[in-house]
Amino acid sequence: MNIEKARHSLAHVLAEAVQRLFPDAKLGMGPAIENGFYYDFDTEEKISSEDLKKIQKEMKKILKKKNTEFEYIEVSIEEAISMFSEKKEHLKLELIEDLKAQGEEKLGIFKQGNWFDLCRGPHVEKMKDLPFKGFKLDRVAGAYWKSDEKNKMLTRIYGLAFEDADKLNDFIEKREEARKRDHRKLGKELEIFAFSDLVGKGLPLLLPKGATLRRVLERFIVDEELRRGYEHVITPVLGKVDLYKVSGHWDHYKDSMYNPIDIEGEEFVLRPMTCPHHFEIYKNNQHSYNDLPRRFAEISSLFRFEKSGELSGLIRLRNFTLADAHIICTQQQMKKEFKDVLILLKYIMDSLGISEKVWYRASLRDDEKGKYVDNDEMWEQSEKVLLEILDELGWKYEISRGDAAFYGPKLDIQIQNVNGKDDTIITNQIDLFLAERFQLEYIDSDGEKKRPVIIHRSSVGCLERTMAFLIEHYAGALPLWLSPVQIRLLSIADRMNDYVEEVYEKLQSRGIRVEKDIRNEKLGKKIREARLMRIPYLAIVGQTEMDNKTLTIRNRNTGEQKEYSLDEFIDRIILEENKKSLELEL
RNA sequence: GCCGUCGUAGCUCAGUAGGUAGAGCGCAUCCUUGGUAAGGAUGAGGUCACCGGUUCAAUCCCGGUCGAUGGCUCCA
Repeated sequence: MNIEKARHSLAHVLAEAVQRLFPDAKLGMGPAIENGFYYDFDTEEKISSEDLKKIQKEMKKILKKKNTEFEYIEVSIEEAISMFSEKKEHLKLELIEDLKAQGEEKLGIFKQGNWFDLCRGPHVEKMKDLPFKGFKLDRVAGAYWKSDEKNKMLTRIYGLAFEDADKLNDFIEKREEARKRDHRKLGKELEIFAFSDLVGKGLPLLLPKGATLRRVLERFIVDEELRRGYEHVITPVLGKVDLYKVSGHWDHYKDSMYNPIDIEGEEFVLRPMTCPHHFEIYKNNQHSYNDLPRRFAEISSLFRFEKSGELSGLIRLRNFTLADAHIICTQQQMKKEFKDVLILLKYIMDSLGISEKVWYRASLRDDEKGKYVDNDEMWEQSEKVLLEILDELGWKYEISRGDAAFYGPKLDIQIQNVNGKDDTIITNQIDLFLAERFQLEYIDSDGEKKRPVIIHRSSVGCLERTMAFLIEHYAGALPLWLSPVQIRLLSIADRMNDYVEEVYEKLQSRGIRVEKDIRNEKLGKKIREARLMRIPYLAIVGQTEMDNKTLTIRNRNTGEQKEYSLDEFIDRIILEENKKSLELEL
């Protein structure tokens, strides 16, 4: 079975079924997609998810006429117009006009019985070629006509479709499994973060364990950056509107910024970016070419306006924390600097254990006017350099037009979330534009003032988003070095409490993240609860351990246990942490 | 923001074809001091998201608001 054809054909069957049940529904577009198909309808009568069963039944009725053919005919533009006028299919008529404008003369129509649709195909031959039990209507959603927010919202019905019932059920099961790793679910269960209606949506509260995870990432990256010649700075979350007028954000990025705040007659905004602040740091003094590159880094709290429907757990927020930096260097240094950034990123991905999961995307501009700064020469040059660097490193990447920043092309690192959607985890840009806007300069060897170039880059990305992906990637079972709690001490009976306390203090004093459970409960219960919290190592303390001054260590992943002297355990734990091992080694 | 769905105890959820609610976990107290995924008993805890409307009566029906969620748009 050609599943693509089947999915596309099922979309037509769906459309016919909907029009039988909702005669006023007009046709939009209905393609095959990954895992299934959809069809968009313009309808006054509301179609709700309650109606899906009914529609699916109607589809099965159509499918039962097994010998109905999908018949292809070619018609002239005029014939097509008259056919769809008769059915009052205004959206199809609009498509016909578009095709006409593109110079098409003949149009394809697919007929199934008396019902027909404008379509170039391909389709299966007959109804009996479709998987009667391999499809299922999935959900109702809204979708803008021609994907444009300014257009009318249509009702889209999504269906899943596979070769047979087994494959369909397999997919549904896998999807449910994946959702168990959802960082929003695990974040709650593992006490990582919460939201409060009173604080506001998109504004996360990091609970103690979440704050710990963030601090671990933060310390990791700050230390690493300092080792690699970055200078960490701290700048305010507010800045004058004028600052963003100079940077061009006010023109190109205003829709993503919050309304200005009036302070004694001056207008301030919450910052969506740190770049302008860092440029002002650069301008604090004069620079010689000998001083470049300067690499200003900051763990920066940013505020971006997201429409309420776009918010999603820790992945899309209104306030988040970017591990940000701006490298200001000469033209000649740019390539090396950008390569060094990529090498750092590779190291980070390796350390976090997600190298295998991410892919690279070169985001270039498209031809949409007004979206980017108007300077063709600059764009051509920076896009060329970006691709050169990637080719020189030999990294595989895909090109995405239209995803560039307004001031330059990006190299994005992409990752897939638990719902199968792609997100950017890290982004870097080459910027030949803002140095001019901010009048950044350095004195070159010939004594002349020159413009530096700027690399915008992130390292561990947005801490909150990165945390979300780590939680999903590891299903909550983080490696030791990232775990908010590394060890939990489990006592067997009250008389061990003093020894537990002694061990607890000793581990804590060595910087190990430790918890103790000395409740009056059975060991089995304590183990169960600690396992649900995905704690890497459980240290069981009973009479034997107390007498021998040891701990029995139970490994989260294997369930195996070994007895260690306290000192040996501490040494080995610290070793494992320092190695940033992705496996539990004890 | 828009279209669909959802909102009952701290958490996970049941329930009422309209007569002001229930379980398990958690919490408190007590018994138990138990060696590898839930020991037992008792008890506290809810303006059924919020605001209006219909009704003798609303957690349930209707309208609005807020929040969450699957899409669309957007995006780190």
